[in-house]
Amino acid sequence: MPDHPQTQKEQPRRRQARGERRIAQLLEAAARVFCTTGYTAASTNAIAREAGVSPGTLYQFFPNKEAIAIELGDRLVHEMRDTYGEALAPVDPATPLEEAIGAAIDRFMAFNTEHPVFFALMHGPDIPGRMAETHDQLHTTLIGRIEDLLGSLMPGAAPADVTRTAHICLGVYKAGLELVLAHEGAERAAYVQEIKNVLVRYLHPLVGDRLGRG
Amino acid sequence: MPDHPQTQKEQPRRRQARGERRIAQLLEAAARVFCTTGYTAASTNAIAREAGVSPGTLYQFFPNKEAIAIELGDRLVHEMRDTYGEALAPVDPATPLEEAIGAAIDRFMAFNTEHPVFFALMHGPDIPGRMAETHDQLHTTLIGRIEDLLGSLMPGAAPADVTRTAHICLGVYKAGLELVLAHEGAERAAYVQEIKNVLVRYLHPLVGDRLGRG
Amino acid sequence: MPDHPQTQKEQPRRRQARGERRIAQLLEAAARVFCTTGYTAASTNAIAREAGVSPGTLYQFFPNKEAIAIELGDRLVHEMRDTYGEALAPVDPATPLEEAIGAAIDRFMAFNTEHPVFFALMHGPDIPGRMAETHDQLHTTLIGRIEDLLGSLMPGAAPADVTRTAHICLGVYKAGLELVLAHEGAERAAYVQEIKNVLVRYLHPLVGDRLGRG
Amino acid sequence: MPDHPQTQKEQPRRRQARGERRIAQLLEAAARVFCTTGYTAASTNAIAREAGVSPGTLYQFFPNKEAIAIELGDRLVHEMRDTYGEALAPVDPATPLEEAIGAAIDRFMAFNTEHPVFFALMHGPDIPGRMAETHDQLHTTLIGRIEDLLGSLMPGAAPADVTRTAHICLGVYKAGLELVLAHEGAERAAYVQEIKNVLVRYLHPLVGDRLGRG
DNA sequence: GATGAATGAGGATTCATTCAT
DNA sequence: TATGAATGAATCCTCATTCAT
Repeated sequence: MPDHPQTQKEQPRRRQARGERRIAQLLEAAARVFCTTGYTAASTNAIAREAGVSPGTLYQFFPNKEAIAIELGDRLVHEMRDTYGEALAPVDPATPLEEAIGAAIDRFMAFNTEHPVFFALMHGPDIPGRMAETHDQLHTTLIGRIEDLLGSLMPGAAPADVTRTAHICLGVYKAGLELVLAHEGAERAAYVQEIKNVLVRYLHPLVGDRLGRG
Repeated sequence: MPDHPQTQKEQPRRRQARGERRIAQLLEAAARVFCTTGYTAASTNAIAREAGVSPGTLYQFFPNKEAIAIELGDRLVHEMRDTYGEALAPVDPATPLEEAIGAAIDRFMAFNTEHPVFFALMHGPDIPGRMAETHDQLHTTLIGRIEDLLGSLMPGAAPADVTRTAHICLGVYKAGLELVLAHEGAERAAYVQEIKNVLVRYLHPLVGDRLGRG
Repeated sequence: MPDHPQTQKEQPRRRQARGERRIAQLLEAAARVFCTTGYTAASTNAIAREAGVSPGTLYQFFPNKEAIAIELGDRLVHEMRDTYGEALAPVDPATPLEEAIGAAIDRFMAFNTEHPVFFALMHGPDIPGRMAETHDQLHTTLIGRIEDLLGSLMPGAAPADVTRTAHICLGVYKAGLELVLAHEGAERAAYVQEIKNVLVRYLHPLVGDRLGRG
Repeated sequence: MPDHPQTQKEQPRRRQARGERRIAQLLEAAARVFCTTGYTAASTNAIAREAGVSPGTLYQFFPNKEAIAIELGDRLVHEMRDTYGEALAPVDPATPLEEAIGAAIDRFMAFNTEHPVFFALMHGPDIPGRMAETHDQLHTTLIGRIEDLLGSLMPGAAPADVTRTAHICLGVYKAGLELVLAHEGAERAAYVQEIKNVLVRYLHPLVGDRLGRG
């Protein structure tokens, strides 16, 4: 289990409490700024200002903007894990697909609504294939978790197929999330439902007979 | 009759042939730069450089970066229309859904593969709901065309539902496009197929009985 | 009597009628732009646009921005002369000073109110002593005319004193004009009156006994 | 107690000594550039260059050119106050008007000769009525001080009249300053004397009997 | 650790002027 | 003549990052 800041080697093993507080403070500020302006347009100076510290202080803890986003993503993933358990969703084979996916989406959506930064961090690359490290890391993690989930749903499938399906699912989810966040109230709920529909119907034929509803 | 308008109103400028050529040249350069660096990171200076002209020349034809993107999107949409006709896809009620969607996706994908800028221009907003005008315009156009298509497929549906469905479809398509463009060869083909699967299965229950398979 | 465009030598002696019209058109446009944005901020492109011609056309008639202003000033001075006669004001020795100055100011003010460009062109230099050619020319002309007027009022005075007094008078007038143009209605009238007061009281002791009121 | 304000509110930045020095340095450079090229033509890059720092440094301390001018004007006003006391001139009712004004002008002139930037900052607007904030601020301050002075000289006058008179006086002074700075030696002195004459004679009838000469 | 100063290349945009057509 | 295209240096300003204190 590699420790969070992958980018800079040889960081003093245990950070001081004050340092941890600073880091948290900076990450919260970064989250706010990312949400407000988007990742690309966010400036490190703005983050420092938002955190109430000087730019120099920021760079004492993070080597660059990317690292902030990575750490932020990391922590979000951890929090998600802490909240929802190791697997994205428990996959009791008896659970109907609809229910399983519905629950998973609900959890994800709840999490994303509570942590709107997530969207900014997941936001796809400007150029297909070339992802910023930030997104890459978060992306890889998410794909892994979805693969885990799908693996248990598609027991016989080839790994490549599972991976591809995972990518599709994540893509659909991200696209849906954008739509959900862009709406409110009943319309938002309707979009959530549509995402579920898309995924359920897409996965239906892929997951063997277990999804038998009745 | 050379009118001499005293006010600063923008009159339909008479352009010279050279100007038209320059515009085409600039748009091509912009397309290349947008593809290389993404829309946000693209700089007007870089576009001018790529086009082999001075920054001033660029601004003789476009008031800013946004305008370039809008014009580029406009031209692409027109070209798409010229190539594939007014409706996104001909909707002969006899055509099975699978075939109709398959054809539509194939066309779209062909177009997008041939014009990779499209991806850069369609790329969603960094902040949900807040779209740059560029994307907004292109987005609106695309949504409209999908609504047209869906309208004929879902005759009884409420307009709001059609709109929502259109957004979902476009979202899925964009997500899929990103994946398609990120891969090559067989894997790319596999992704294309998956997109089709997603959409067909999603729309299946929505389009009445006409989608009768056999 | 050197013809107007001093800057470029060897212009075809007689300009075509079309050319004259163009020049008038350009000068009117320039006047409008100078009034709107001030001389410094006015761009030749803006003037051309306002005149409804291309930049190239503008440069066919004027070698640069300065020349436009100079010609404009020249024409204004000529018009002023045409309207009010060679001397700034007729100096009937019998006329009381108050009346003479009052009349002169009224004329000037009327002219300046009718031709607001005048202010823009008269506007002092940004750096004391270093005047743009434009203003220099206009300034010199005006000073000359005021000297003429003062000469008849201060018969025994040394030329240097007359010149100095002329500068003071013009300075006061310009300052006053700014205030007058910045106000309207009764307040404007009050400012006009104050300018008269300033000048009358200033000149009173200088102009011998003739100004005896009665 | 280093407060860490999360919002982007501008808190009173704690400046370091170095920063204060830089600010002084920049203001001096700005003064030099304003004197050389005038306010409008002065560029922030030129100021930074003159100060021997990079453009970025300038913007660390001032958000734009205007702010530099405002701060510069502010400091000058303060220095003036420190040097000459709160009232523009002490108005002992026993002092003859001539003396009072003579002293005031001498002080002002001395100050302006020593700080030639003042002229650049006071320089009127290119378009009557529309003043840059810089000048507006400085102007308002000066008008206020002149009003104070005049108020004691014209006890019975209506406020509007005092204000108008103050504007006239300032206008005359500015016009005179331009002339004074444009000349040297005896001629300069002569111009100073003329300004005094203008103002004394203008104010004479306005200030009751106190101005009794003998 | 923390601060704020410093950097300087690079961003979008403008403009007086020239030139080919 | 007239046009509009072309120029390119100059404008203001930003930002990730480093450094002295």
